[in-house]
Amino acid sequence: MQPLYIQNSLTRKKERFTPLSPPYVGMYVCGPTVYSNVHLGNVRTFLTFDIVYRYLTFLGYQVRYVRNITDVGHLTGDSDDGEDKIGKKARLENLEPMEIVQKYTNDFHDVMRIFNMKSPSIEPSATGHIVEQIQMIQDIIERGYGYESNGSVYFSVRKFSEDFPYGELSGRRIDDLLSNTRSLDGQNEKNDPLDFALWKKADASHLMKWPSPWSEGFPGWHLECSVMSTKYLGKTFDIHGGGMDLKFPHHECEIAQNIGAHGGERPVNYWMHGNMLTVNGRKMAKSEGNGFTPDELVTGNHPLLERGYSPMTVRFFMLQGHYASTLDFSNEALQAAEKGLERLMTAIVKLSDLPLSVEGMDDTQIPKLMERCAQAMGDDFNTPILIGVLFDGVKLINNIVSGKVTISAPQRQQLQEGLEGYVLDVLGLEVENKASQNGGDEDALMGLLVDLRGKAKDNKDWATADTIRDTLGALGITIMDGKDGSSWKKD
RNA sequence: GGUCCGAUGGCCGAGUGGCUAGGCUCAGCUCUGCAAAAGCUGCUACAGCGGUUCGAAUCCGCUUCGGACCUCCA
Repeated sequence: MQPLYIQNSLTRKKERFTPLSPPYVGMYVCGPTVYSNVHLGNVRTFLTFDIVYRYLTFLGYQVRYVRNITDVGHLTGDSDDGEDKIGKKARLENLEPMEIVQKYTNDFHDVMRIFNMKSPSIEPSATGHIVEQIQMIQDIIERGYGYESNGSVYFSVRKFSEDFPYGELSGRRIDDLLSNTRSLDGQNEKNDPLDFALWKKADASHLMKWPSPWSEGFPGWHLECSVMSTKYLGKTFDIHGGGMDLKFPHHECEIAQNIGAHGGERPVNYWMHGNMLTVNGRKMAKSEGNGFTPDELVTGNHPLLERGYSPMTVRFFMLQGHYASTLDFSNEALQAAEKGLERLMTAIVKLSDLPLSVEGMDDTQIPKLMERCAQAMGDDFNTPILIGVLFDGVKLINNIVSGKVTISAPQRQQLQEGLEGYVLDVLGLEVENKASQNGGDEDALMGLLVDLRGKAKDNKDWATADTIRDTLGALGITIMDGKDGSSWKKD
């Protein structure tokens, strides 16, 4: 199997990927909190792990991909005395919390679909795992790392850090955290400012609450991921992904909870973090007010957008940057990506009817190209490099079309399977608006027009030929004249 | 204030101690009835200052600017 190297956030090193029990791979990715529409920044993170999932599958691994839906427990302001985001939204919109959850879950799925993201193997929700969460809290308490306080349960970071390292993932040292925290006396139920909630007692106005041994309440935000990853992937699994902004405190707390409940085993072998999408150099975030939804993106209906862009353009744009780097959004960059994608996909479409010759090219050429593709992806999913190599493939295809290079039948099959594998399967790019929706009729009509224009051209009747071309152009159909007649495409 | 990361040509964005990234843009050329497409060629790079080295955009230090997370304040 192709070697794969992954930049591990935990060790801060690029490591050879070795699954716990090949060919199976377990991967957990933190999903959305469904209290509002996802924005483009969220899409980037899910795209990153869509690529990871696709490539692992491409390599032949059998991947169980778990991506949760957070439908309770994520508090506003991320502080422990905040309000539940979904409960708050439900009150504002005068809906049942579960209506909110359903509405934005549907929206999320729609978005994933238009961006051609693969569905996860399991998509569990936090509210579907309340029983397991209560159980895990009990395990943590039994091991001495959790305590009850006024109906709520907290995780004792200080106690935990006496037995296990805390802060490894985020590079935070507990002494620094402590010395930087001014202790607030009284007020707080927590023994220590660093402690985080495992279970919160709900007050009377709280909409989402469940019975528990401690109080009627709801689970803390960090708990669900620990519980669901353990349930579906085991106490130790291969890959855990999420956005960079979840590294601390969310993922750090997750590790502590897992170890706190199950003992000293590290729960995750490879941690991966996707970087942020920025706008004018700043993180795209709801709180910044600089986010826009995929719908606004497609329609262009947003102050930041000069016009609309197709989902595949955006997908390609994002893949031209490495997932671990910040990526800056701009109209210019989107427009450049649009053209680049067009050139790439046009070449891919041409693959199946490349003119063959007996001779063909040097037999090592195509395998070399494919090898470079594999190298790129094997090096921490380097999609920008892969795309660079794919454009060499585009050049090759165009050279074959123009007759500068020849290709034999077996070579064509090799090239087609290879390139389509990377473009369609690994990168998940699909041809947009290409296939005529009304099938044969349109092809036949266009064939007629192209023929008529060809006749006019033969007669040097340029006026007629140009009228046909210009009229079709106005309808969004481009006529392209080649050496052996004309072809057409829809914009 | 703490921790960490980044600064690449008109735009976006890779990358390695010495060997073309790539896409888009722009200019010229080839092809073409013209155009488009395609091909070829060219174009302004590695924030600044030091240091290590035969050689650094790539390693080290400092400076400036920017970002993320946390904290604090409000």
